[in-house]
Amino acid sequence: MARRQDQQRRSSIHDVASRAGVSAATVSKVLAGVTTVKPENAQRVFDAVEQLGYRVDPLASDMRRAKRRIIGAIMPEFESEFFGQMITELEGLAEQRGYTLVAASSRESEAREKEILARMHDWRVAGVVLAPVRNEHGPAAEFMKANGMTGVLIDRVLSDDAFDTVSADSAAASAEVARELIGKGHRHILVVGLGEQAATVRARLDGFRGAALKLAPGMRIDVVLAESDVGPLRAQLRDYFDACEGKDQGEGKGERPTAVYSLFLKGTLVALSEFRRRGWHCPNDISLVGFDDAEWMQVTWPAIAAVVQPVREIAGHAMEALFARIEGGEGPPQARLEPCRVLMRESVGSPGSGSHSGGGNRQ
Amino acid sequence: MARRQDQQRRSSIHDVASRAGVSAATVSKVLAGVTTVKPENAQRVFDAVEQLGYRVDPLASDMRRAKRRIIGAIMPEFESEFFGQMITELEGLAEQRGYTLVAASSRESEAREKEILARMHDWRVAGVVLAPVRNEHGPAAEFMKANGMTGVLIDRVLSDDAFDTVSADSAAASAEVARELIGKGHRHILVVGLGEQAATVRARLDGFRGAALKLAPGMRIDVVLAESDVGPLRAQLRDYFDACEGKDQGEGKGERPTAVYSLFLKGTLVALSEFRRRGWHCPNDISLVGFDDAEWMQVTWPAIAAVVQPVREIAGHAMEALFARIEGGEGPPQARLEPCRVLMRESVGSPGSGSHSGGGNRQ
DNA sequence: GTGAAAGCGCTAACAT
DNA sequence: ATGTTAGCGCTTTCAC
Repeated sequence: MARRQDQQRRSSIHDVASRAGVSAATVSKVLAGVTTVKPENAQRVFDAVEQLGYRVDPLASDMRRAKRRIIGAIMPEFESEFFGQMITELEGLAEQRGYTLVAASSRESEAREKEILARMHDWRVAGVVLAPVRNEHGPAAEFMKANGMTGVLIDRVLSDDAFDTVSADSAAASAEVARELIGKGHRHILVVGLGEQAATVRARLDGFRGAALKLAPGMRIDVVLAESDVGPLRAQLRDYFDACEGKDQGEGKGERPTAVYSLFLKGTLVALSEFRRRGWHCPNDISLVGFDDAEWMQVTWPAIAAVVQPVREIAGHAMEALFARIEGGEGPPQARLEPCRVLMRESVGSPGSGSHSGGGNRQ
Repeated sequence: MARRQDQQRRSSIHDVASRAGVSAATVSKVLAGVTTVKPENAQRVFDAVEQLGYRVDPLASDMRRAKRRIIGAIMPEFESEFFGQMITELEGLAEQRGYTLVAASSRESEAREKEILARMHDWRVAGVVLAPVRNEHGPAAEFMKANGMTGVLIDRVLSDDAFDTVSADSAAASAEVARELIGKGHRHILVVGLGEQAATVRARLDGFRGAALKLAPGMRIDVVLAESDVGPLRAQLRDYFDACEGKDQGEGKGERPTAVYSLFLKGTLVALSEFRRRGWHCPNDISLVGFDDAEWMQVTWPAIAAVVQPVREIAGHAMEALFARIEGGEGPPQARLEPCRVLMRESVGSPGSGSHSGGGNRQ
């Protein structure tokens, strides 16, 4: 058994240099791919590198360069599939370009977001991919601006006058959801959202409402917006449905909406949970569509309809934009919108087609 | 509008020094909390720091020190709640100690795992938290050993002769699952696992089987192990159930297991998916328990019973062990097991209590 | 073509 | 109590 995990000294560029019989400067050049080195010497360097198992210390290297080859990524959380995939994609893309990604979670706190950003600034990161907690006007983006940091804003943003932005085309997707639901005959729909995420909620709500009212002008759209957290939403939703039920005593089917469109993932969970509590089943008792897809949504019974965000595209274009800026790209900030896919699954049906007390939708 | 995102030069320790009328060394001492500095000078330093908005460059600082205040974390993936939470916890704990966490996903590939580790070694990280793809005997752990790196192994590990390990007590949890299922009357249970994750699958399987056969010696336990990926599991499960159905033609209820215990999250999803395909509902047609909990499991209908891993405890003890080693802690490697909670939810019932063709379990 | 020298921003000995 | 010196490991002029 090893006595201890001894950190043996790694060979430095000077070790390579002396072994190859050249100077450290030459080694540096060879490794940087400079072609003006005599082939013979280059070979000796490669051999020495091989023999010593030498690898450049990226930090020491960055120390001397102007910009450090580090990208910072700040996400509101890591627990959801969306941001998990996002980080995975960003990491891969950064790596492809020889950069290291340092990821941090703001845990849905703007204060923490700014702190992390300050730390990344200390690290002199070359650029930052920021998925802000609220929107592009938060203190974090402000900090970036004030300190001349290079960055891209993603997800909960629309556009900005200082940074490029990349996000899902929430409005278009929501319009499609509206078309689908109205096509199925729904004329009374509840939309559930989180007020804090101002930028995207507005876009999604407006996109939905615009399309819906155009197709069915007289229809009713109710909105329940949680202020700042998901906790209260649960109660708000309960109250909302209680009020609905109150209005139609003795009729058996009244002012209750026939479909719910949740503008964010946690809202979908809360809605499902509330349906459970009331013993309502999708799609017979009520239909449900959620913004944001998740793997489990296709294996539950019924499968949950969802808007799928193009994670790869968002990550890809964010990194493209970021590196363009890092490499000195000029020009006004671009606001990109990536199209979503809407997956209509079993949780959506036509109103009145199922019995209010009947069993679930079966094969 | 800002012309461009100009990277204004940040003030260095020398700027602070000259502004405070002292040397850089003194500034360094003051900031490091050395008490032998004249209070008056210390105050001047603090003032200068304040005025210039000076912050230490952590990289330059680490450059000079022996060890770098960076912790590397390597997870098999970031898309699941478990690893997402794990990264969040680890990041917070590292930050608490003034370290930065660099996280990377091995994407379930041992080759990538080793590559990442090599890169972290280049970075001279102070320590690594590695959640290996397979087990503690993979090439990554080998690499760590060979290079004298400091590290802790978590999750898919049992114990190691070179590194501390921290993982969920899979065996105990599985034994509890066995007790619960047998208590409900199940005597024919299918266990679904992923062969690749040798360490934990063994522990979970043995824990389950041991407890089950002790309580109900004559019971039948079938096992379906996917080799290396989740894809094949789908087909294997289908074949397995096809075989079951074949045997009991004309009887209506035969050799089909009455419960399924999935040893990992994806297996639970695949099982649910297969039940869907066959039109089986939990718990009337079959019961289901999965290792690994997820938020959605409590809002679906029925809610899915699951083993909850103690993420915070695992992360906490992993970091504790890691920092103990970083600070020179000696002694043989410790293998820690953290107890899980088993949440029996609606997906588990008693065999035969529901009609095979009836509706779902309702309030 | 190649190497010597000068640092990137910081800290730890060693003087004073 | 403080400053001077000497680097950490690397890259980059700039002479040769």
